[in-house]
Amino acid sequence: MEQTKRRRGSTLEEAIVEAAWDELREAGYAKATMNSIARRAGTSKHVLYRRWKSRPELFLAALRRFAATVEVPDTGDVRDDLVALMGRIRQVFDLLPRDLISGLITDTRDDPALFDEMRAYVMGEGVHDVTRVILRRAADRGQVEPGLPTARILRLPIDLLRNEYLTSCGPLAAGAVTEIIDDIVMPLLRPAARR
Amino acid sequence: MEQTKRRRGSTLEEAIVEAAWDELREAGYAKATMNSIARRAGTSKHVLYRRWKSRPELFLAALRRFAATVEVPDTGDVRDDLVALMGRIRQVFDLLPRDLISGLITDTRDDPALFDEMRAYVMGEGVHDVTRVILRRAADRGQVEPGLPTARILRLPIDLLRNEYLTSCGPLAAGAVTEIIDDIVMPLLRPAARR
DNA sequence: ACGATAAGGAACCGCTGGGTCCTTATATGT
DNA sequence: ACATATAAGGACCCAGCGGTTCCTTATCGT
Repeated sequence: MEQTKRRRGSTLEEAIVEAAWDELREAGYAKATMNSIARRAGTSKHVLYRRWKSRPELFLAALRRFAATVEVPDTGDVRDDLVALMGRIRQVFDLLPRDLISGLITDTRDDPALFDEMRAYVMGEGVHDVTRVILRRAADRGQVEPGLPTARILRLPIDLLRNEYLTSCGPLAAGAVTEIIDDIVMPLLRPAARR
Repeated sequence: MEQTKRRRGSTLEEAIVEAAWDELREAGYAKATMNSIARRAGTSKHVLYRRWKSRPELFLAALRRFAATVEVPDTGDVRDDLVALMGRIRQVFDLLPRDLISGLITDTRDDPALFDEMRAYVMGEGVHDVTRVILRRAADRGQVEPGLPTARILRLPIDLLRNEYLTSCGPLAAGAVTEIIDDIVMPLLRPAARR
């Protein structure tokens, strides 16, 4: 009854973002509503809309908060580095509700600024940097040709993995990561390799 | 006033599907509502729901009706065949509202049967057959190694093009198709080509 | 000519994202 | 210590959504 404790500011904000994330994980993107999030956070929609302009904006905040910081693998071999990186991203994707990515794409389409923000988290812009480091190291080792490959090839691993999540229904096939790396990415990294 | 003409059966059904398609093109996936489609078709939601269980189901019917039949290009060269095929698919994609694909993915997720049907149209299952013919011909010509590449490589062109539509905002970059073919697909088709 | 079928149309349901308004608890400046 | 600005809580409202129900009436097969 006497709920005399009233949270404010960043304390409240963090509680809301956490509630949004939990609701997202438990109910999925489609069913995580502003009402359900407010209820879970023990507050009201009013407070939510004071901080975020719209539903997808709140979800982006929740996603940003839990976006994994991917460290750079360093096994000594390009292929193994890439497999490790992709395996890590796979873990992150496995924590996301299956309709999160497509839902965010749909709901941020009409706001270019929001769409860009979405891309930064969902399209793995941070991951590109990691990939670059891996490839530079490989070039230093002489495993691949010196110089970075095209932007498209850099994006390729994560693009293909995300594609897998968007277009498949159940959990990811076991060999998906190694298939993508071994059958597609690796052959492109040694364009006319002498061996 | 005297709307004494009352359509029935397939006549009405085709009118509805066409209205759904028009509404989809003009308003986009998110804003094409059952109400607006019924209104445009000059009928009521009642009639829509008698034929299709849900909104995405109606959209799939509309998409099926207008799914382009892709003929097999035959230029005499693998690369040109693939560029022609992809260019054609690009044209089809350009006719679709930008949020159609992601919207359908989101809304069919919880019904595996529907999700599969969606994949057949959206993921270009018919296109895989065309790609297979192109590659078989190329093998016969000796342009690529005999035998079909892995399923993943077969899917690769259309997967990458669709990915482009899902993850970009404005119209597609001019060189997207040729980049995908020349930088990624083609190098994979001549695994250790003797030249 | 008639009876089954189904179209038209309206009302209804629970819910959504989004917004308003008022009361009351809290943090802060003095 | 107290006054005041700020913002949380919460109730309520809104138009519109997907989906459903019900009733009237036009059409088709026989």
